[in-house]
Amino acid sequence: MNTEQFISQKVAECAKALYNTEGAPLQFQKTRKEFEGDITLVAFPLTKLSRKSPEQTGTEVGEWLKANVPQVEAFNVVKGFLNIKLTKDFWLQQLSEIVSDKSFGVQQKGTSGKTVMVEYSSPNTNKPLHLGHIRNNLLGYSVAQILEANGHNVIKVNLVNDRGIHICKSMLAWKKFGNGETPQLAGKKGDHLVGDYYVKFDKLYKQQISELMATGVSEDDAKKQAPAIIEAQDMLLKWEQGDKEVVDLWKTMNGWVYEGFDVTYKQLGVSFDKIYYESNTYLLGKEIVNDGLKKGVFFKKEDGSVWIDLTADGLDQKLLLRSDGTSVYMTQDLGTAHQRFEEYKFGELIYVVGNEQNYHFQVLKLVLKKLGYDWSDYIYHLSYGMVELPEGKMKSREGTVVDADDLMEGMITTARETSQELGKLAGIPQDEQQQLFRMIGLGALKYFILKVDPKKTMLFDPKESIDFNGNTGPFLQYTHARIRSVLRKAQEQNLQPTTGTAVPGEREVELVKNLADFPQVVAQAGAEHSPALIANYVYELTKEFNTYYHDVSILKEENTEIKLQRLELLQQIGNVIKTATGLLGIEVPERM
RNA sequence: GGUCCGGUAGCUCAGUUGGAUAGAGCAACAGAUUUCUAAUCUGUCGGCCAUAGGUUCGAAUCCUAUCCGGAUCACCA
Repeated sequence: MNTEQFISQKVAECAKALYNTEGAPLQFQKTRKEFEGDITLVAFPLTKLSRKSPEQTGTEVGEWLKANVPQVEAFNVVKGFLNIKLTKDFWLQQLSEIVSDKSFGVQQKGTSGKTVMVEYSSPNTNKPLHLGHIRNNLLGYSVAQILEANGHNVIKVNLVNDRGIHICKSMLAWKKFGNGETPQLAGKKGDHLVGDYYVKFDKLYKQQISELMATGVSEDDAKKQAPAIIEAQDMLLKWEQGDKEVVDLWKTMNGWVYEGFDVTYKQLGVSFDKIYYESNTYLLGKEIVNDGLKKGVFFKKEDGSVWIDLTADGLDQKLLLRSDGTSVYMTQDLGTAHQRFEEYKFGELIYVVGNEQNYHFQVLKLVLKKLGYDWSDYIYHLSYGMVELPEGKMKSREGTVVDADDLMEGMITTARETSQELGKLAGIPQDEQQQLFRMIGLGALKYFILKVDPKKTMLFDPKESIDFNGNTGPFLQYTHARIRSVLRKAQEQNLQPTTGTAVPGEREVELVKNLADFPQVVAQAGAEHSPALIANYVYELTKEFNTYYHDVSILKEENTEIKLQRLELLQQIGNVIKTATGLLGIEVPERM
């Protein structure tokens, strides 16, 4: 039981005794540092029951608690805030509960009985992953970890957009200029190679457009008439007809891309339980549309296209099926959602997709609801904002994309350079050093991105992101390494951490308080799909610990009982840092 | 133009269901070291919480309007 639950129960008893009411409005908050106490009751809401001033009410409740609850050591009332101080024994008890819980703060996967599907990443196969995908992948993976820690049965899925005109563009350029080039021959990752041909297509296409415009053709017409685009469209048609040559090339080039993606995903540390390919799902959903037509939820225009009118809901009319009977994006998403629900009966379906698709998901949910699918309420669009760079906005159209592989490599390099400048890690073997540089570089990147509220547009500065001071991933990693180092030394001296019965000091109580919050933070982060909550929590804990560590000795402490108790506390803090950063997908080293 | 999201220190960001004097980090400045790992810690400086009204014991937080920035409103995905 956490502190708030405990004290809340006691105050409820108090309210019953004093005011003879059940379900009194109780509002708690952490006691601010400038006041004495551990937890604070806001007295204002209770004044309606007590019919007294906030100060009098607070005092009244405080006196009752002090008289009736042995764990309450003292209280004070400041301007209608009742600050309650709990006994050291209470905190000692909390610590021993934390210690006895082997997987403190984390539920075992599947114990909640709820199935949650998280779709994230969802790349196109015509170019490598970029900075925007990094935010997507980190968010998706972390949210999945957090939900799993809440005991849900989490299924991570990736929906790969492997078909369409964009792939045909790469394929066409490869046919024109490739001369049989392969990733092996070029010595290049497959996704990068295919991306290069996409760029080549774009160059050719633009050149043809300007040539046409020079002969007096309008820009719009030129875009439609350029031979390159006509060829690409022709290729798409052939693909849909199952033309063997086109399909074979498509398979080959997509294969290259997947090999490349696998490397990137592995480096990022993300994974999937199931991968869906759009080439298999793009025809889904037509039955649902027909069903909607029968029910009269949708309507057909003269040209045969199918629409839904959402103007009554403040939205527009939305196309669901083209006049030629083919699917659009929405049709497909209706189909996959339906298929997934039939298959898994999920209690929640989370789409990690950029905020440029907010409207799409609003419509998706609404359409499903109008069709009578109750589970449309289980859909949650985890929307995130763009990642900007100091030099300007990161948009693929503007050609300033930061490639995901390059970025990660750059982070690792910076970690290496900084370590060497500071003369760290000298006594550590080469291969372990390599591992550490990777851990630090990626930890910096992940923490920097995940600590920001997803829906906000954020600024990522590669130069400043590896700052080993302050609110950063490396700071957490370093703190963990120090804790482990002290514990190793203790082990050498045959010291076994234990909670014991020594009365903890104020500093220790402060840390136990922080630790005891962890399960609640995990629960809240799960409910709000928010890795940022975890990040903020673990940073606060780490900071608190660092000040403590700086001026309290542990191994030099002469009282053995206190020493062992501090070691125990140390161990638990290390464990929580490791667990919490794990929820963010950040690895934490034993030494660095 | 309609809809959605954002605007908090010079910079990057926190700020719980409305709660006490709005917080961190970076940067700047001033300190602390024979370390249990100083990649650390302490202190100072820094604010019309975009603006104006409203709701109430109490507003960065809720409501209304306005300003600024972004996204979106395709027979693209």
